[in-house]
Amino acid sequence: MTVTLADVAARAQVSPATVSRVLNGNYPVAATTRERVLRAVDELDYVLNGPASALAAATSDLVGILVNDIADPFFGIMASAIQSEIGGPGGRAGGERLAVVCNTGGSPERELTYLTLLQRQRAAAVVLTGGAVEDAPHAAAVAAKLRKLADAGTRVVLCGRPPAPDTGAIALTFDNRGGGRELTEHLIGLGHRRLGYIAGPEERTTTRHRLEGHRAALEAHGIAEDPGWTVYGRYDRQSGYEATLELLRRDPSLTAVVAANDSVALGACAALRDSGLRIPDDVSVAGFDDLPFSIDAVPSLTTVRLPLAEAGARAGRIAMGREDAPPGGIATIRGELMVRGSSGGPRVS
Amino acid sequence: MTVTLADVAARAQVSPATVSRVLNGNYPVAATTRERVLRAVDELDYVLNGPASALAAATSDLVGILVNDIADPFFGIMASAIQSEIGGPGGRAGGERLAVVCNTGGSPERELTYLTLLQRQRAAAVVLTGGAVEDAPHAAAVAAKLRKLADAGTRVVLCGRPPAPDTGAIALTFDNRGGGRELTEHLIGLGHRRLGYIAGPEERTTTRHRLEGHRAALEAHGIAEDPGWTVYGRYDRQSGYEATLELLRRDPSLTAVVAANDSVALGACAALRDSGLRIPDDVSVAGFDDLPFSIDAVPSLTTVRLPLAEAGARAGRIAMGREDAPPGGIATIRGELMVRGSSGGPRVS
DNA sequence: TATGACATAGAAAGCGCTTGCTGTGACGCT
DNA sequence: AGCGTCACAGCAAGCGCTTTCTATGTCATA
Repeated sequence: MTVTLADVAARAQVSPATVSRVLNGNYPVAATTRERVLRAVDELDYVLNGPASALAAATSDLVGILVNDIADPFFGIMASAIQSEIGGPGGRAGGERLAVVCNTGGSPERELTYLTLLQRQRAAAVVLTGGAVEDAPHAAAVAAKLRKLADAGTRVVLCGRPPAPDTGAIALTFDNRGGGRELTEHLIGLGHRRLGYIAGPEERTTTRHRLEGHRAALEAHGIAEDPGWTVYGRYDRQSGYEATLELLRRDPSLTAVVAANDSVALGACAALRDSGLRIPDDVSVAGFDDLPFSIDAVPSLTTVRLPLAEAGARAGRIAMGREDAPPGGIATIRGELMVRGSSGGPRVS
Repeated sequence: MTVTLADVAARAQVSPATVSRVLNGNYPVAATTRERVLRAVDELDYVLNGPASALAAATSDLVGILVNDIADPFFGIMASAIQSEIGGPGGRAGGERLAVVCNTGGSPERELTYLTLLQRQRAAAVVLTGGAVEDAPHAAAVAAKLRKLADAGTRVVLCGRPPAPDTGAIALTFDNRGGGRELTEHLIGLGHRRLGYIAGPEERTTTRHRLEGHRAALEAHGIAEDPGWTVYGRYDRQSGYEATLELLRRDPSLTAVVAANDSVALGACAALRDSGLRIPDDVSVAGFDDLPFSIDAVPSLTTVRLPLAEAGARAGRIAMGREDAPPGGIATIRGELMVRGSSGGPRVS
């Protein structure tokens, strides 16, 4: 039914071994023979059997990319950048690799299952993006899995995720703490003293780090934080909307709202507007990530730009072994404060 | 080095065949034996060799998803929905499948290469999302590839893409023409007579259909279109920004701008604002897709909502054989006009 | 002319799994 | 008691490719 290597070999009047070598180009084959083989491949419309090849060669051309939420541009942008580097069609030489983007939905179980699936496929590399879940048993399970993957020869890269010690994984970490701190210091500098914070899911490292940065800034400026000023939620718009209403209910005197990310900030803006408050005249708003739409908010969003595409591209190159790992296997990537229209001085109460 | 089926078999004191059957659950195995095998699997931390399994069984558990731009939520949302349905971790029963999301960047060559790669992996199913490129030779090449995939037993589903006749592919098509028409009729109904149109890339079916709908509406209302009222671009914000400036230069008397999608519309809004024009008082703006951020634009965007998640989910189910194909293998999915703040009556000139 | 050295091609042994076919006891039936 | 049935389990033959090792012809060198 389907065309096999042997068929091509027969047609080209050579042995299967020769066909394989022509296809892989890793062994000298006379030019005329190569021609003949390639013609046969073409005429028969032969397509290599991936599984068979992977089995025999004990390697595959699959690269896994784990993301928390593929529908979120934060991950989409990184995934896109990673994929553009791992080759595949359009990429540079070095064999075509297939990117497997896996959507974990932020669930640790799924993350593990996907890692197993990738291990099963003998993936050439795996890139894990975004914050990790802090639950200890799961973290340990993931770490064990990563170690196993690394042992099996799969290159493991973390992109936008804290390092996983003793796993052999290369980490490209975002400086969420520093960014969070800088952002809040900017607001404090404008004169704000009563700042609400809309955090992401509580057990996520990203959430914690950004919040820590925020609190560090408060502390550094002698601002005592009211526990009611922090609300946890999800990393989406709706969560930001609801959390903002809650924040307003708890303390209507807040003059600024710092959001866990831009989507949340957008929700916050909507909630503020719906509550009859002006931005930034009545309340300033700040986001995080600087996703493409953030500049189009009205007023445009003050936020911390994370070089997602650059980080993804670098992670991709490292995963492909085309770039050296950073010293110590860990690199911290800083964000850049983008001051825009959504932040201003506090209203005079 | 790595644990194989045989190792597990030895440990459980059964034959490899039995282990395989326990793992696949497709053959009666005595409960006690199964127990023993599972324990051995656990103790040895055995992970099935995917390629070997795929080779022997002549099927794989990979499902391909082709998207034009993974960083664009339009595709991210569909991909997410598809993936949630094709099983994988967290999905329902029926074996765990790995979703391979492939970023074509809208390039036909890449699309073809990815299809070949998926064919090579003997993918269980392939879902192609988004508009197709209209270049005849490429369309034919893609069609041929799809036919071959279908012949090889791979289920092929098109999601948000026009049907591909004679390929055996199931098509879930968006009614871009109808949506485009409805949108423009809404604007005409508000009194607009001079409407600019910012189209996507010229050779894309989505672009053509939406534009056709727009023109059909104009024609139905006896509005003669000025050729200068249409500008082609890309499906992104920047393109919308630039195109709007161009439109304004060509005809400052336009009272409405219809964009190819929401991102473009956002860029249009920014350009209008930067030109000192108010929305919708001076110029109305309309988008397409109703992505999550569209409601947060100020004013919120009038657009056509496409049920991306629903369509993706359905495509996923069909790909998995868990839902019947629509009659004739083709289903048209309609959009819903969302009238919001960015559209209003034209200014009185 | 003899002799390595080299370039190229083939034979064949797997890679680790699935599955059709072949036992083999245990049962229930006549 | 005799025999067909059935539920399990194992044997062994591949699945289609890669790769080691070996064979062969060709050159340049001694």
